Order: sequence, then structure tokens, then C-alpha cells
Amino acid sequence: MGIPEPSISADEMRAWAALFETSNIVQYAADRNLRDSVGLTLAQFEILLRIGEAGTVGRRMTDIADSLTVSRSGLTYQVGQLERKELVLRQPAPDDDRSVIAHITPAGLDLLRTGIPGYVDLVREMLFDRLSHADLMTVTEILDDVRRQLKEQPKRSTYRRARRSVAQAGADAAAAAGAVPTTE
Amino acid sequence: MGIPEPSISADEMRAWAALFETSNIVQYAADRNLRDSVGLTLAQFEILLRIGEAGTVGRRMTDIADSLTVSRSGLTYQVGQLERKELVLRQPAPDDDRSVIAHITPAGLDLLRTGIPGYVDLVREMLFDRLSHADLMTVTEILDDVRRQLKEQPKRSTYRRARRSVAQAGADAAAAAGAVPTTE
DNA sequence: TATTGTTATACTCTATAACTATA
DNA sequence: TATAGTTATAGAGTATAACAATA
Repeated sequence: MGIPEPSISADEMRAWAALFETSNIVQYAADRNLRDSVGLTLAQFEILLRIGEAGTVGRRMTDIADSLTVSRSGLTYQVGQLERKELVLRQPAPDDDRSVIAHITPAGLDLLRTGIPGYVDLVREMLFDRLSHADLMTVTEILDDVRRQLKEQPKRSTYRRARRSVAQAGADAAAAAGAVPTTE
Repeated sequence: MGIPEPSISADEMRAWAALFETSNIVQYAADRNLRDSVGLTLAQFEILLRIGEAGTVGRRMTDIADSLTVSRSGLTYQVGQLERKELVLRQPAPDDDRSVIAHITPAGLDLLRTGIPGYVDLVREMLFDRLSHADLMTVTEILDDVRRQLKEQPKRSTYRRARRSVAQAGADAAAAAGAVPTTE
């Protein structure tokens, strides 16, 4: 009766549900928060963060795409949105005429300065205030390791169409990680 | 120079990045996998899972919306898609004439039977094969606790528009968790 | 009056593939 | 030939608010 018994253990499914739901809840809240505070979606804010982190040298489009859950055409669209708001400026790369470097503008920097504190507070309130520091470190160690493994995979921007296996879909998706502000 | 120093510790930010990216990578892969194998998005598959889990009694629309990252109008749209594919059937609730109960059809059950093994395999390959059972249990305990706390918040379906604080956005988002197949 | 669910509108985003230009 | 990036098109999804019906 009902759906078939999954071949995965109940423990594993609870783990996946906890990871999945916790992450989604916080991401959803962050998206709402950022739309209100700075008028960008979480995805756009992350892109801007990546560009802002690069400082004055800017960042290549492909380089950005490789670290995010966007296809290259999707990135073109989103960076276009940021450029329309004058938060970002695109310029041809000096060394490779095929490449484009995205630079953050003063307005873009201002927006980051406005948005980051709320973003960071939200994540802390929803996540870290509910965890001991020991638990925090434990989760980080474990998940950071998994994440690193998943990212050691073919880049999404280089991906070429072909019949996909589950493994390939996984490998492909490894490049689809979202950006997050780093403290360094 | 560059973006301002976040007020959150580097440890905390690494934790958030690990959680965020790991979850996104696997979700992205699962979405691709399910589109290929059964022609549904991950979001649609989750909705179908929730309805399927309810068995022959079906499940109220609001009840479904409260456990997912969809607004009620969004759920109406997605369930409409599922109904168009004849995977689901909507009927008025016998006890409350305002309510609608979604029932899974035989075709819907077949689709779940087809899609679940690949979904489950993918999650295991990407996540659990890289974790010891002890680590798995540790992460689950910690995150499951956080998730439960986040979900003890006002329901999304009941949400009424108002000026939002960060805390409210968080509370609101607590209802936005994604569904995951349970083994029981 | 509050809740359930749907609808309508407009908009944002994504997928896909084709296309240009450079390496 | 492969890579970088853009574009074009169409379709999918979302947010918002308004709406009808019932509690």
C-alpha cells in the first residue's frame, strides 16, 4: 500500500531531509530579506558578492559561473540585471579577447555594505544561535569535506550535452554550488 | 578596500557555505535526474511524494503547502500540472466544503515507483557514500534539531502581509521547507 | 471575519540551442 | 576545434492581489 519502500535507510533519509529543509528554509528567508533590504534576489546578491570579493581586478564571467548554480546564459542574464542597476560593469579582458571581466561599481559596493549585515544576522539567528560552537564545528567539518569532494568535478561551464547517467548528473551538478560571503 | 568585514565569524560562514552549497549541489542533481527519469521537477516530485505518502485518504492542499517551499497559489499551479498529467486528482473535502483533497492516481503511484530508486541512489551516492555512519548520525541529530525549531513557526499558508522584520522573514520561511521521502 | 483555494496579471527566470569571435 | 560570452525564443515558475465560497 502506498509508495514502495525506499532502498535507503530511514536514518539516511532523515539526514537528507534535515539538510535539505534547513538549507531551504534559511535560503528562502535570506531571499526575502535581501529583496526587502536591497532589492536583489539571493542569487543576484551572491553574484555581486563574488564580484565584490575580487576587488578592483574584477572577475571573469566563466569563473563566476563555475562557482554558482547558474548556466552561462543564466549568468549573462543576471549580470545584465546587475549592470542595468549600475552595480556592476563589464569590460573586455585585456589578455584574452574572448573573455569579459565583471567589475563592481561604487554603488555595488554600497549595496553590499547595506545588505551584508542583515544577511549575516539572519543566518546567525536562524542557524548559529541554535547550535553550540562544538556542534557548529562538527557539522562544518563533515559537510565541508563532502562539499569539497562534490566540487572536484567537471565544471558546469565546460559541460557538453550527452546522454547522462546519474553519476554524470551528479558530477555536473557539482559545479552548481551557491556562493556565500567569505570572511577572509 | 573591498567588501566590509562581516560581523560573523569565519567558522560560521564556512558552516553556512558548506550547508548551503552541499544542499544545492545535491538538489540540482536530483532535479536533473528526475526530469530525465520521470519528467517532473524536484519540486513537483516532492509534492507528488507528499500526496502519495497520504495513501488513499489523500491530503489537503493547505496541508501540503505548509510543508513545502510554495505559496498556495504556487501549489495550485504545480498540482494543476500534476493533474494535467493525470498523476493526481483533486476532490472537494467531505467535511469542509472550502477544502480540497489531492489524491494520487495509479499513474502517479507508478511514477513514484519509477522515480524513487534513482532519487534515493543519487542522494546516497552524492552524500552518504562519503560519510561514515557515525558522521551521518551526528549531522542528522544536529540539523534535525535546528529544522524542528525552524518549523515551529507560523504557517506560510496563514501568512498575512505586513511590514517584515528579519525575524518575521525567518519565521515565515520556516514553513518553506522541502519535502523528502520518508521511509516509514 | 477568517480561512480555503483559485484566478489573473505581470514579471522573472530558465532551458536550449544557435551564433559570433577569439585561442 | 574548443572556448568565452551573448542572444533569441519559448516556456516555466513566481509574486501579488483580488476573488468566491464556506466556516
